[in-house]
Amino acid sequence: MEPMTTVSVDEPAGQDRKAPGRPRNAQADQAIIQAVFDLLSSGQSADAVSIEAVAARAGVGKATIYRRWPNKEALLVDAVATMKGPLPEPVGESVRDDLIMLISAMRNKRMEHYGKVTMCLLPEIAKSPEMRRIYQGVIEPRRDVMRGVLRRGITSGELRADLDVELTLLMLSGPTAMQNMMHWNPQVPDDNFAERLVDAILRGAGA
Amino acid sequence: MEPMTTVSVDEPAGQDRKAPGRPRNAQADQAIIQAVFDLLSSGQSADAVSIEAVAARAGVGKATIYRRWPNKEALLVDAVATMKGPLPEPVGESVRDDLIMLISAMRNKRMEHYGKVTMCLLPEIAKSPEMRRIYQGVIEPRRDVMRGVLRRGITSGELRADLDVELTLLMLSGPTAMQNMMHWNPQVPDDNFAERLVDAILRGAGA
DNA sequence: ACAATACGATACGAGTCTGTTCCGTATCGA
DNA sequence: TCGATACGGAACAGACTCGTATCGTATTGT
Repeated sequence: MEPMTTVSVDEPAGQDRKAPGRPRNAQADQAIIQAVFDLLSSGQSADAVSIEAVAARAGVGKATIYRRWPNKEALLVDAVATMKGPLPEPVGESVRDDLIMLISAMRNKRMEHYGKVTMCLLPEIAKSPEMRRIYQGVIEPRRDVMRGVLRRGITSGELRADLDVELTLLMLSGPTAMQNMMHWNPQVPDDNFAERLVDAILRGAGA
Repeated sequence: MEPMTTVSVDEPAGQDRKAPGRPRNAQADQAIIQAVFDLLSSGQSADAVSIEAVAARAGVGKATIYRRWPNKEALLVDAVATMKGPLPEPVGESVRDDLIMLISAMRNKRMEHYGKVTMCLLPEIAKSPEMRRIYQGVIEPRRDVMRGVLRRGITSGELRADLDVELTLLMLSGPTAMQNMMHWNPQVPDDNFAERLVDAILRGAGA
């Protein structure tokens, strides 16, 4: 907030910071974040994930965590932010293939793990505006990619001209998210899920 | 762990139980359950809902709660069980109308309140098998009703003969649940949601 | 009147969690 | 070698929660 009156040692672009003393163990950062994911995906609610448990799971001391994050919320926020992987890029040949690829990208091994994590984080997301902002930052770019595919399909004539793009986005991501997070309908098999969902949406249920 | 000498909660057919002493305040039971819902829907995770907070919110003493439920989990289980309202019954004239009615039934004022509650309960449902069993008991009968409507539509010819019923159930309830719980896609308006979703599924997105 | 029970309020013990502080040790630059 | 910092481990105070117990009071049947 207020500027430092003492000699501020704001790090310049140069990475070769003075850094006297022992440098931090970069491995510890990864281990701590990974421990958060492990605990969350093993059925603990976000509230139930204690710093002590994270430290024990990561094999570090509590002080090592508090040296990096000021409190538990900051740690959780950072963990959510790292869920953001590389953006998938549609090929652009066929709308059907692009949609199948995008849905599949939500269901690879990494995301399968994140599904349970996300479910346990939902109360946090509902409660903390900061957390909601971070989470939106993960979701919205991906939704934008899919939105572009649908718009392109409309102009190319592959999709109905009067298609409701936003509703279709919901029809694609909603069932996918519910299955990822909680196997909402256990009767729907995982095999070829993306292909079957996209085809069902494209063709419709009417006779 | 002495046996309860007091009146068991579920009264047998004979209502005029002996009941010496002051009778229980039936209003308190409702107030306690309602307090649980209020706290859950105001962004508290299930773990964060403390008995003391429930007592304060309901305007009762802690002892009044522990006189009715043995522990916190039993209270939450009972709260989830009371989310089960009357089963909606399809009219049976048109599949489209029945589906719209069923989706709308998930989105009335009571369910809108329950959406946030359910989201905050998801970690509990994921963790506790008992809670999951109760929750399934609420969901499954409703899914069965919708399943019946779809099957009838196939035999009547209103729906494609090769329709994947389970996938279609997921396509109906998945987007609805995501919108109810967290307004997953804020761009999709609430007005006529059920009608627009059902029509989109029936007609399909293809040109 | 009297026993029996429920009520709201409060206090309590046992346990857990957060966030801080110290320890002895390990690892860096100078 | 020396100062500075990080490390894992442990202890700690303060706060919170659960579940029980105990107040004084209110409300019932007998």
